[in-house]
Parts: sequence; C-alpha cells; structure tokens
Amino acid sequence: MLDIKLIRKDPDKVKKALEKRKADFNLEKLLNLDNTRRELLYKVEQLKNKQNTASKQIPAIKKEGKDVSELLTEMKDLSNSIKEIDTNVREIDVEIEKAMLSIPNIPHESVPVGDTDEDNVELRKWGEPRNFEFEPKTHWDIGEDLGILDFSTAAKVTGARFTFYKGAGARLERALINFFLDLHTEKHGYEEVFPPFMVHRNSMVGTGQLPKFEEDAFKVQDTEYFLIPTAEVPVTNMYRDQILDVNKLPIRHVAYSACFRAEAGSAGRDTRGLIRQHQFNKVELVKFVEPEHSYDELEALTNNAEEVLKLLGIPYRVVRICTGDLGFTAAMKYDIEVWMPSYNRYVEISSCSNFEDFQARRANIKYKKSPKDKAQFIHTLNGSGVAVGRTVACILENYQNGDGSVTIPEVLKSYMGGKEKISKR
RNA sequence: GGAGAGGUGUCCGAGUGGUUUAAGGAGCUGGUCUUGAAAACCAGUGACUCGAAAGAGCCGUGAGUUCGAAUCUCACCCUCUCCGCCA
Repeated sequence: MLDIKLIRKDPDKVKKALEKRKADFNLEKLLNLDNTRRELLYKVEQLKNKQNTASKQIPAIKKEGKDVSELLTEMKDLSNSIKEIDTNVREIDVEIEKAMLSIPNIPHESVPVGDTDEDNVELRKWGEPRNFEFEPKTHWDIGEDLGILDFSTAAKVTGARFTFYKGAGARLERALINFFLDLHTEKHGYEEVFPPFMVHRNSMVGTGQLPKFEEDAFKVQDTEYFLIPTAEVPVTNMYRDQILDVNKLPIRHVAYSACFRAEAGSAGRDTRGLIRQHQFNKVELVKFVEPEHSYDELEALTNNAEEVLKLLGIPYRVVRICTGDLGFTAAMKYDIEVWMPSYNRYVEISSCSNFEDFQARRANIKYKKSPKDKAQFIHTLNGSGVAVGRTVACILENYQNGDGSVTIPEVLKSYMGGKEKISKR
C-alpha cells in the first residue's frame, strides 16, 4: 500500500510510476473520494464536538433540577445527522481502502523501464553451462528412469502438477531443504522459523497476495484459511501490528515451507516436470530492516541465495527485473536463474525483492528509531533461498551422466548418507 | 465439539450508562537528598490513527441500543481451565 499523503501531495509521481509499470489505475477517482471523505470528516467532527460538549453539560443541568427534555430532542437530531454522515464516511472508507489495496508499489528509480521479461537486464553470470558429450535428458525423464520421480502416480492420486518423490529422490529433496536451512542459519545469520502452512485472509492482504490475486491461491473450503503460496506470508505477518525494537533490527528469518499455487492462467505452460507444480517446497529468506539499509540488505540477501548455487556448482545468472515484470508488491527485484539444459535457457529459481514499506504499511509493521521518535514503517525484503523442486530438477539435468545416473554434488553427499551417485537399482 | 472464565494504556490492575478528557501502582525521564548508588520524596511522562490546526477516534474485532457506551445487546476472534476427540 502506498501512502495516501504521497498520492495527495504528488499525484504525478504516482501516475508516472503506474505508467512505467503499465498498471491501469484511476487516480482521479481516488483523489475525489479522498477529498469528499475529508470534507465529511470535518463536518462530522464538528458535530461530534457539539455532542461531546452537550453530553458533559447534561448531567450538570440535571443535577440543578432543570428540565433537559428540549435539549435531548435537539441532541436526538444531532445524533441522527452524525449517524448519517458516519455511515457515508464508512462507505467511502471501504471504497478508498479497496482502491488503495489495488495500487501496485512504486518502482525504485534504478529499475529499468520495460514491458516484459524480455526487457530484464542481466547483471552477472556465474559458471558455464556444461557441454554434454552425449544427448542430455530432461529431468522428468531422468527422474522417471531412475524411479525417483513419479508424476503419473501423483496424477492418479491427486491430479496434474503434483509429484511423488521416491527413494533417493525423496532423500534429495529433504537433503536440499536441510542444506539450505543449515547454510542460512549457520553461515548467514538467519533465525529459522517453521511457520503454519495456512493463513487467514488478513495475512494474505498484509503481504499483497490479496485482494487482487485471489484466483492464484488455494482456499480451504468452509474456512477462511488459505494455503500459503510462500513462507513469506506467515513469516512477514509474524510481526503484523507491531512496533519493533530498533535494537533487534535487522530481523532475518529463514523458513522452510511447502508452497501451494493454483497457477491460474498458466494452463499448458511447463506441464512436464518439476518446474511448475501446485505444491512445491521452498526455503525462504525474510528480512525486516531500517529503511536506510534496505537496499544494502537486498544485495546481501541476493548474495546469500547465490551462495547456495555456488556451493552446489550450478551455473546461474542474476537479472534485474524491469518495471513491466516487477510484480505487484516489489519496489525492486532480482531474479536468480539457473541453467536448465532441457529448456536450453536460464530458469528462475529465486526472486529477491525489496518491498520498501509497501508490505509494512499493509501489515502495519513499524519501528522507532529512538524511544522519543514517532513510529515509522519498516522495510521488508524476501527472497527464495532457494526453490527446492527446481533445484532438484537442475541437479538432475546438470549432474546427469551418460549412463543415466546422476552424480550428487559434493556438498550434498553428507546429507545423502555418503552416497556419490543416484543410479538405477 | 461441549461447559465455564477472561480479553482495559509499556506492564500489573480499577472501573457495570454521564466530572473516566481511563483511578491506583509499576516502569520511564528529570530533580531533591547522597562521596556514589539504593531507598525515600517531588515533578513530569500514557500507546496509536486521521488532521495544517481546532478537533475527532481508539478499553479484542465488527455491528447495534442511547441525547450520551470501556460500561447495555448481538455476532465473531483470541487466551485460559475442565470434559470429549485426536497425531
């Protein structure tokens, strides 16, 4: 959510930002509502002031033994006017709230202007895509041939876009989760959190998934609970409606969770393999920081996620996301993409974003610079550190051997019980 | 799921319709006293939201009754205790 004061004061700035994003939004209407609201508020507050004053006088007049019935009649009228205007204000509030919740964040100045992911800017590359001396297989073929991934059984049991991991595949998934968590807690200083996998509506609004993107989420029938699309949601909302102690900042959390996405609108895309599933595992990094440090913290967070891939020896690149591809809540975003031989291109495995105070404003998360200062909104950041299923996919593809086996990356061996290779049994 | 109790400011806690514009205490800040500290005493300090201000709002949340609601009514949420069920 943006600051309504900013919209009032500098509507052109907001308008330009929306244009850069190619977002369609009626600012004029919002400003009109805001004006009307303030006029009504002034009016009703004057009436309330009158009412409060009279309310104090009435008991005193009664005590003197004088008649108050005429005054009461007068007050009844006043009360009715107040109710009428209050109702009006409430209706406008609802409309304003709705509008405010559907304005995307303002991109940081350094974000390149562009329309689609074609306009994203590659920042750096690490590692070289491997040259195969044999015809490389896709990860879904490797997984099925080795008996460690089973898509058809998942389709039978649940449906499309679900997977059974079996044997060394299941172990590999679990190994990666542990490796990621250990790295970020022990080397990068994040505190581990194991969150609920369901949240209520307000939490989804707090981090920006709702109200605009309800069709992307799974809602549990007969409840107000949503399956989380990312651990970002419960972990960020841990601190909703709080004023955080400046001495405890920055707060850095790492959380494993399963993630659930309806993938509305992506029918037919990435239908094979682990790339686009309704349920997948992810280790997420979440930070709460003072505004003046948030861009440094974004660099650090991105580096923390990259470290995972360096240790695994997977070639990747980092791209700066352009305004048109930025996503609703982010002010700036880096994607980390890994080399995926079957796609013959780099595929996203992590998004690292600075939301500035956009989420904090929605979730009401503040801090005080010093005890005397006014509470101000904190900056939130998060990034995948990293997506687990996609990591399995790219390990299978990048570490595959001509005989159909897959070599286990050095850092994972201890997590795999000393195993060197996954081979057909 | 059933029965009961409860949710008040940073914390404890009073308050069942009108000087509550939330008592009292703790805490915090400053002072007196002291070599220093503690204690005691004195003074100050009450979150947060909207507003340029005046002012308005805020006693779990939302609606309602009333001239007037922390206080009454209804719904919901959460916490605790007991019972049931359960990994």
